[in-house]
Amino acid sequence: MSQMRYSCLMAVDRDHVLRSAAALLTRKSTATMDEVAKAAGISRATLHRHFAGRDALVRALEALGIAECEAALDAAGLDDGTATDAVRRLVREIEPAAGLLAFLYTENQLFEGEEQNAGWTRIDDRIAALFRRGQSSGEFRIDLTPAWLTEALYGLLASGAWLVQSGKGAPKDFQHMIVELLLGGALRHHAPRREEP
Amino acid sequence: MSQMRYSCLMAVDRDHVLRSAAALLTRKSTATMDEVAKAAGISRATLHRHFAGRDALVRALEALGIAECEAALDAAGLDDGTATDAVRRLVREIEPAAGLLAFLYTENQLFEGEEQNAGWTRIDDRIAALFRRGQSSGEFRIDLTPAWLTEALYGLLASGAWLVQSGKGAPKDFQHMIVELLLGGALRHHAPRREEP
DNA sequence: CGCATCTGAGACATCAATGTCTCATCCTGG
DNA sequence: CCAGGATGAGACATTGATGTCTCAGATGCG
Repeated sequence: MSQMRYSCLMAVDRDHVLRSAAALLTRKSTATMDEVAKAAGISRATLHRHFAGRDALVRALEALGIAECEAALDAAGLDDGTATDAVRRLVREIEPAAGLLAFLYTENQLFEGEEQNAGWTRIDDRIAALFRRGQSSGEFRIDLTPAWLTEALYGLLASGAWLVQSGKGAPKDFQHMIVELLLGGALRHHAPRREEP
Repeated sequence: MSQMRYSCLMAVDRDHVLRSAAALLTRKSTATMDEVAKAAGISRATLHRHFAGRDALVRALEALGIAECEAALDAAGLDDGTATDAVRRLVREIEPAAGLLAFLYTENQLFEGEEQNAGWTRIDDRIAALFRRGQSSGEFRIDLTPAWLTEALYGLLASGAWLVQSGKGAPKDFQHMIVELLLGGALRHHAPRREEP
């Protein structure tokens, strides 16, 4: 009874704490538990009541990032229309999570261990499948592997988030920057493509 | 006299320690001073005789990364020939330093403070100038800013280093992967470029 | 109001990494 | 051979973050 109400309230607060932590750690990845607590407007004691420790907090953020990522993948409808358009939709849907993903991307702790969260593998596979579909349909070039295109997308998302974060780029350009570079590259299409000896 | 011999020997050893540390921290960025010392084949005491502390070590690695980067920029001859070819040469020259750069790129400690090493600004400016030259010559599209192309290059270098590191990509493909994606993008050039509403 | 629960503040112990120091040993040039 | 500098091993104190605990006050609800 009161137990149920308890868990409900906790869930709400927990989500708020999680998002505050994500916002802070995105800017300052070395922030201390004190700072995380202050950023969420709670005390360190309460923070520990939600997350057993820093490790648990990071793991929870990882789960949040995976969930948002998979939600973006679902919302983008990767199997619909051309792969090109699907990539555009994917980047647009994933943009709100880009900052969090950039943080997780640099949190090597998550990947140094033996087993990493299976969620990343699922996401990798879905994105790689999208690029593979584009290659099969003839839209994408085949000399760049799906694994590389996937990894490159992560890198560009992180770079884009960082550029916006630092004020050297406008948030409104985020999708355009990433999609255009990823799909079209820096060259103008009529430009001569000279090989180097 | 013996002071001179001293500093000479130290310089050699120091460089060896620095490169060992770079190799280790590239793989495990949270490595402890003990591990760094063991990786270099020296004791922790000797490590401290070379670098006052972890912070000094990271700063030295930063200086090394900047030096290697600027050396690559020099070797690439960014002002010669087409900007396209200059980018190819740049990526080729910078490849050996990519792992170290990826480590420094995620070492937020270096950028969170007030003043960051002016070397990065110099490097940013030189690379951005290259992209700007390519835009002026008509080689590169102008809707992607030089600042973004520069940041994207860093991101792709880090992604490429990570892909090779994890064994999901071959070292021999490094230059090709990065240059082709950065310049040409994922689309085949004759593919239709549809806009999304 | 009275009870239960949650919270904030802070004290406290713990723990890992770090920085410092000493001393025995090794090596090398003279 | 021998003296001086460099090294390795380890003891030791320090430090900063972390995890745990207590207790008083706030909040909410019947």
